[in-house]
Amino acid sequence: MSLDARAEILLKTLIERYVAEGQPVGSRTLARQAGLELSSATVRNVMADLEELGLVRSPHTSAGRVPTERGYRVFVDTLLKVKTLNVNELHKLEQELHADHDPQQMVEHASHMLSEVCKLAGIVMMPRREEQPAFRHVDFVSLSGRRVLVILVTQDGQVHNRIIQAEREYSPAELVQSANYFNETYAGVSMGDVKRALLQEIQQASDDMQRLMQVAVSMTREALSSEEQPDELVVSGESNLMDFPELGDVRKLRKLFDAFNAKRDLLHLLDQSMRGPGVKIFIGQESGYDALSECSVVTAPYSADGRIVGTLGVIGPTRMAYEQVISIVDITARLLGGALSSSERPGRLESSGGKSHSP
Amino acid sequence: MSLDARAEILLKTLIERYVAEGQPVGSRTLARQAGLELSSATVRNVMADLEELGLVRSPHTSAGRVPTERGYRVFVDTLLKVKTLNVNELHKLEQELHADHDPQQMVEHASHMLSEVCKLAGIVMMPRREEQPAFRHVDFVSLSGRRVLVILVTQDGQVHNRIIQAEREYSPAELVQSANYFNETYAGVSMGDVKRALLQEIQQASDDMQRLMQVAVSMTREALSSEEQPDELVVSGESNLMDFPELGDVRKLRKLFDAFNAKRDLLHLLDQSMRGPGVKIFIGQESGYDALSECSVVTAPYSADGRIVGTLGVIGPTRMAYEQVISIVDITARLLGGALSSSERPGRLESSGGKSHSP
DNA sequence: CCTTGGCACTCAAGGCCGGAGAGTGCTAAA
DNA sequence: TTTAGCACTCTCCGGCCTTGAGTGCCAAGG
Repeated sequence: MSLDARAEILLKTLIERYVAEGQPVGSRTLARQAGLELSSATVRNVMADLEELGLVRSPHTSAGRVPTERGYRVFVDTLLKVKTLNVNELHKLEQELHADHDPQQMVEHASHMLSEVCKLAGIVMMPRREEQPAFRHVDFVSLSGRRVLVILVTQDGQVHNRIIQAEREYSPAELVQSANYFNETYAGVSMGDVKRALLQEIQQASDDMQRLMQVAVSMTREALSSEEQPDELVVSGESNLMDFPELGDVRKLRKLFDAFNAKRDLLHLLDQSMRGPGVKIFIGQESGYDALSECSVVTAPYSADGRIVGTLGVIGPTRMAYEQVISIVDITARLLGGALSSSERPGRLESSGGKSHSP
Repeated sequence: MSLDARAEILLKTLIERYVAEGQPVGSRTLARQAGLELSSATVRNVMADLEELGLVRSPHTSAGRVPTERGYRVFVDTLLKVKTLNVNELHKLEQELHADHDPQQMVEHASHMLSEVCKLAGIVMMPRREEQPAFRHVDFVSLSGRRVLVILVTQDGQVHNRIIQAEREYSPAELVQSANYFNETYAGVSMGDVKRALLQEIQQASDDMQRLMQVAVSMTREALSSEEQPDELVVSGESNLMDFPELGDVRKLRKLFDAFNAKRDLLHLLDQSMRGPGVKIFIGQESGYDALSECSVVTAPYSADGRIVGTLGVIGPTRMAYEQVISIVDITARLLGGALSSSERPGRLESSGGKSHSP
């Protein structure tokens, strides 16, 4: 079913035009636009072939043609020339994403950036520390009464905090001591091991070794127990999608926004994109989720310190400017990865040669 | 311009009906619904009066009547009987909003709750520590290389954290010592005073008293300097608004969502509601913001430890079930306030007698 | 004086028609 | 294989009519 060169050019031109204008494109327009010396009649013949191959279709008898999902697929896989960003744009993005904030903020930043630059919805997964993250530091701060603020820092620099109710009131000195003991004993140990060790210690401690340690143990255990990862997904710029006439139907829009809020399906989708490097593209129904049936999702995993820790991307109507979006997603993933890595070396970003796609 | 009893009943019935159905209500329907023994013709006469007073209007000659903003105003101010929640609902809300999370999470929870219960957009301001919050605790954690994680706890239990690049590498011991010095010296001092004191110390320290302290000073100062209050406003359930046909126009919707994202105007509006206690209601144009011109905003301030620290509320179309929304907003404000207060005493929640409104 | 029934009037919504415009498929000629 | 030409098929849009809901006003009745 390979297309001849002429058909390819016409399909490519058609998609570019349709992406730009949003309206079915007719044979006459296409004949003029494609730069080939062809009459509209010839173009019509080619279009009939493309239609038979399922790459384009007409909304109705006398409208022009629009790409089908398969058409986009072919375009993305074989015809599209990824548009590299020019230096100015690149610098701008680099400046946007500084490394000196905590991961939560950087992720939000990246999401916002994606949505602004692409004029689509941006979507970034929180970095996921694959294995049990190692323990780095804990701190107990006494609030009023028996309420104690537990601050827990993991090896990757994430800060968790939680307020717990202690069984009795503790003096600041007690709290400082127990925290110190903890930090000296367990620094660098994986959370799983810390937990196991705690279980042992609490037994010994129970025959009264030190009340302090018991406090520390139970507190930290409680803080650890809530394996909360509150908002694993940051979505922004949803309202950009309202500018697209193909999503003008409020019910479709509602479905989409609900999907953004539920997040579960999206997370699942992004999860798939974590396996293996490179930009991945889900066009229309390919994603397998009803709410996304008229949308495309372009994602790329990002890594910190050489290991893939999350994915990010954009969501928009199938009619989107893939050439540009792909490289923006690609770059953003690298930038975010660099900013999250502990050794900072933004360095030069080369364009990634290969691109891989979903089945 | 006082209305006689009959006119009041009719206006009230009309609004209730319109809120429920969303369509102009005609004289016949109204005559039947109101429970008065009146013919439709009489109702028509009354409606003509109400129209002259600017409380109702007809979209066109032969449609029924719909309330105007002034109509809603009168309804809300004098006719409406606030519907108190029944015990079940109250318990449910109480359970939803536990006190044992950090403020950020509780605020998000409250916002989500508001939107779910009212089926409108929920909106909660982050608690604002009016005066410079007092310093409580600081902690320095060494990350890789010269990167140092600064954790800062304020008197109200908020945890701020930030990664900074130190001028040189510091040993963990150095960091612990300087943090200890800090915590002992400045616990309970207001941030402003801490800053001033730091300025002095840095001068003394510069003739080499202790390098450590210099480190601590500059670090804390840097952490303080970013007076970031990242997301002062939490909005949720926006997509609930898409179910209202009066907001079915995508452009209006877009304006509204942009306003949610921009947050500036909303914050300003909520600010107004902080002055003085009680539920406040902005109907339509009263808010003064174009994007909200077809919406109403119901807000209530919430207090922690006896001082007003923020506001929360809901946003929806002017056609909303004020009777219920008002009490839900009221209750939620109390619950959130209680949960944020350091002494926990959820206690019994009485219905607030008075209600005050915007000009 | 207020209320009520009756009647004419108005307007939006929806269905139907017909012309204009855009674009196609097909055929026959180059 | 390409092209020009022609008939055909849609959608879109405006105009027209019908229907149904609801009003305003008036005159009669309490």
